[in-house]
Amino acid sequence: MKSPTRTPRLEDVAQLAGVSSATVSRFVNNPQVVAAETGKRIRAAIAQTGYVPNAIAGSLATSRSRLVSVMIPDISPSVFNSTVEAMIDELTAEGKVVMIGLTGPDFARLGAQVDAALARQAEAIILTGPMPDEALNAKLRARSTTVIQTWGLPEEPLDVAVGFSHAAVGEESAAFAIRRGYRRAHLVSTVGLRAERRRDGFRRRWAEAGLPDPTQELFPIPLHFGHGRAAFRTMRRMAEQPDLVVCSSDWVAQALIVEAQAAGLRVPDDLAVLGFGNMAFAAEMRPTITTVEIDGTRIARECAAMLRQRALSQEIVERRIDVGFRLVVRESA
Amino acid sequence: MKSPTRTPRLEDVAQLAGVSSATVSRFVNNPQVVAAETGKRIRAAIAQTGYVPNAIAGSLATSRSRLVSVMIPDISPSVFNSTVEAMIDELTAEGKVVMIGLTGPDFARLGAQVDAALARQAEAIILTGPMPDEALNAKLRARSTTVIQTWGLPEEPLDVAVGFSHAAVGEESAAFAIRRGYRRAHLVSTVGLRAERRRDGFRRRWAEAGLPDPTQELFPIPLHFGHGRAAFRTMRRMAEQPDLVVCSSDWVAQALIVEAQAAGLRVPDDLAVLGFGNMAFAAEMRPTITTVEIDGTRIARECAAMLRQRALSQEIVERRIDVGFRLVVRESA
DNA sequence: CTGAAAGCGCTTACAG
DNA sequence: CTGAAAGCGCTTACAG
Repeated sequence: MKSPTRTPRLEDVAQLAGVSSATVSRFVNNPQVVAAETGKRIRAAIAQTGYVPNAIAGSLATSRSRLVSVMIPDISPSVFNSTVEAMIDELTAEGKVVMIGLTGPDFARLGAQVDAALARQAEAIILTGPMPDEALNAKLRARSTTVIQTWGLPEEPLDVAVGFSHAAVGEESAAFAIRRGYRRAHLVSTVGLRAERRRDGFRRRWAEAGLPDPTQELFPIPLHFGHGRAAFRTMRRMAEQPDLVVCSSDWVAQALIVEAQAAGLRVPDDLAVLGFGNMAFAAEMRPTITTVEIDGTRIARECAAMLRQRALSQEIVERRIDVGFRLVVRESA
Repeated sequence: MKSPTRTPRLEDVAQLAGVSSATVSRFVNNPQVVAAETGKRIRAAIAQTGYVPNAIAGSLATSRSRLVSVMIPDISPSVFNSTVEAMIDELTAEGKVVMIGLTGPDFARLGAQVDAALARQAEAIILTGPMPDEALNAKLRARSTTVIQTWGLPEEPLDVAVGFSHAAVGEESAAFAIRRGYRRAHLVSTVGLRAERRRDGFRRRWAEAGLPDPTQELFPIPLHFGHGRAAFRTMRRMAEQPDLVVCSSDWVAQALIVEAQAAGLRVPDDLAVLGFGNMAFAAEMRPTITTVEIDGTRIARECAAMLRQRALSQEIVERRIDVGFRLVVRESA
C-alpha cells in the first residue's frame, strides 16, 4: 500500500530549516560552504522530511546526467560479464548511474539503444560491440557525449578506446601452441571481425613455423556450450584428427572437453583444448582449462579514468589504451 | 575528436519548421494530433538537425522518469542473470530505462542503492534481495515509487511481490528424492533466510517419510564452484556417506559431480546430485544435472505487467503473484 | 489543429 | 555566508 504523501522538495526542507532553497542546495552538494550552525538545522530538516534530492531536476539544471550507457550483446553466460560488473562498480562509486543497453547478439538494436542513451543525455556511451555503421558514427561524432570503444582496439577510434589486440591474442596463442609441440590445429570460433582477427593472427604465426594450415569451423554469435558439442562431432568426421582445438570461448572449450572425455580421449594428451575468456569455472574443471584472460576490471578502471579526464579538461592524452591480455596456462593444453 | 556543436533543442526544430515548440513536442509524443502537413515539415527539421529529445527535461516536466531500478547482489555467474536480462528486455520494450544496482553479495550497499534510485526518481524498485531493514522499509513506504519484491515471495509484501515459495521448492525436492528411493540426504546451501526456508521445507517432508534427518553444510553467499569442492571434502570425512546431495546452486552441483567422478564415484548410482537454478550448462554436462528451474522471463513479464497496472490505476489487484517453479529431472539424480 | 505561458525541482552567477 | 532570480528543456492545460 503506497501512501500518497507528497515527495519532499528542496523548498520543503528550506522552510523547515528557515533558510532559502539555494542554501539547502549548497549544503547538499557542498556542505563546507554553509555555516556550521545553518548546516545543523538543514541536516535536521532533511532527516525529518526524508528528503532525497531529485537528480532529474539536478541534471537538467547542470546539464550533467551522470548517466553512462554500456552496450553489450547480452548478459547470461557472457564473457562481458565481469567487465560489466566492474564498470557498474567503478562508475557507481563516482556517483554515476550505469544504464545497460542490450543490443542483441547480432547488435541489431544498437542504433535504438544509442538513441535511448542520447535521449537521456548519457555523458558517455561505452560500446563493447563492433564498430557502429556510418550513420551512427556521424550521429555520435556530432555530439559531445564521450564514446568509448572497448574490448576490440580499433586503429582509429571514433573517440577513445580501451582494449586489446585480437590479432595479438591469435599470435600469442599460436606461439604457445608451437612451443608445446602441437602441429594440427583446429579453430572453433565465430563469424565477425573480432574472431577473424584472432584467427588471422593465429594463422600468420602458424604459417611462419611452417605448420599446415589450421582447419576451422565458424558459428554465429553468441557461442555457447552446444556449439562445442557440434564442433566435436564435426571434428571427429575430419580425415585427419587435430591435436589441438582453439576455441573462441571457455564454454565451447569445456563442452569439447566433456565430449572428448566421453569419447574416450584424454585431454590434453590425445586432444588439447585452448579456451578464451578465463571464466570462473575454467580454473575449476577437470582438467582445468588453459585460456586467455582479459582483465575486465582494468578495462573498467581505464574507462572511468578517461571519463574523469574528459570531465576535467576535454583533453584526453591517450586516445587508445591497450590493456593487453594474459595466457593462463593450465591443464587442458 | 568531439565537435562541440550545440545539441539541438526542441526550439531549434520548431524554428526550422516554422511552428511553436509546443507543436513539435506534440508531434514527437503523439504524431496523430498534429496536422499531416505540419508533421511533414517537423519530421524534416528533426532529420536535418539530428534532434534527439532530452529525456531529462521530459521527465522533469511530466514527473515520470521511466527509470526502473533492479537490485541484485552481483552479475557474474549468477542465478539472477536470465531474470535480469528478461527485465531489461521487457522494460526497455516499454520505453523504460533499467538501472541495475549491485548491492554486493551480502546486500551491504542496498540502502545506498535505494537512495540512488529514489534520487533519480525511479518509478519502480525491484528487489531480488532479502527484505530491507525497518528504516528502509519506512522510507520506501512513504514514497509513491512502486516496490516489487521478486524471487522470494513474502507473506506480507512491502508493496507487491512476484516470486515463488522457497519452502515449496524444498518440499517438492524432498518428495522427488523420496520417490527415487534416496535415504541419506546431505544439504549444501547458504546462510540466509531463503536457503533456510528451502532446507526447512526439505526437512519437513523428509521427516514425514520417516527418513533420518539430513546432514548439512552452509556457506556464505554467493555460492560458487569452489564451495562444491569444499563440500565434497567435508562429505567424504563424514561417518556415513550420503546417497544424495542437494545443492543451492548448479555451480555447486557441477563441482560436486566433477569431484565425485574424480574420486571414482558414479553419479547418480553412487552419489546423486540435485542442483538449483537450471543454468544453461546444467543441460549440457555429463551427466546432465537434475535441478530446479525458476522462470526468470515469467517473473520479468509479471513485473512489467504490474507496472502497467500501477500506471493505469494505482490499484493492483493481486499483490502477490506466485510463478511457481519446475523440477527438471535429468541424469544426476 | 496550434500557440503563449506556466511549471517541473533543481543550480549557480550575481549581489550583498 | 546567504538570498533572489534566471535558466536548464521539456509538457500540457487553457485559449483560440
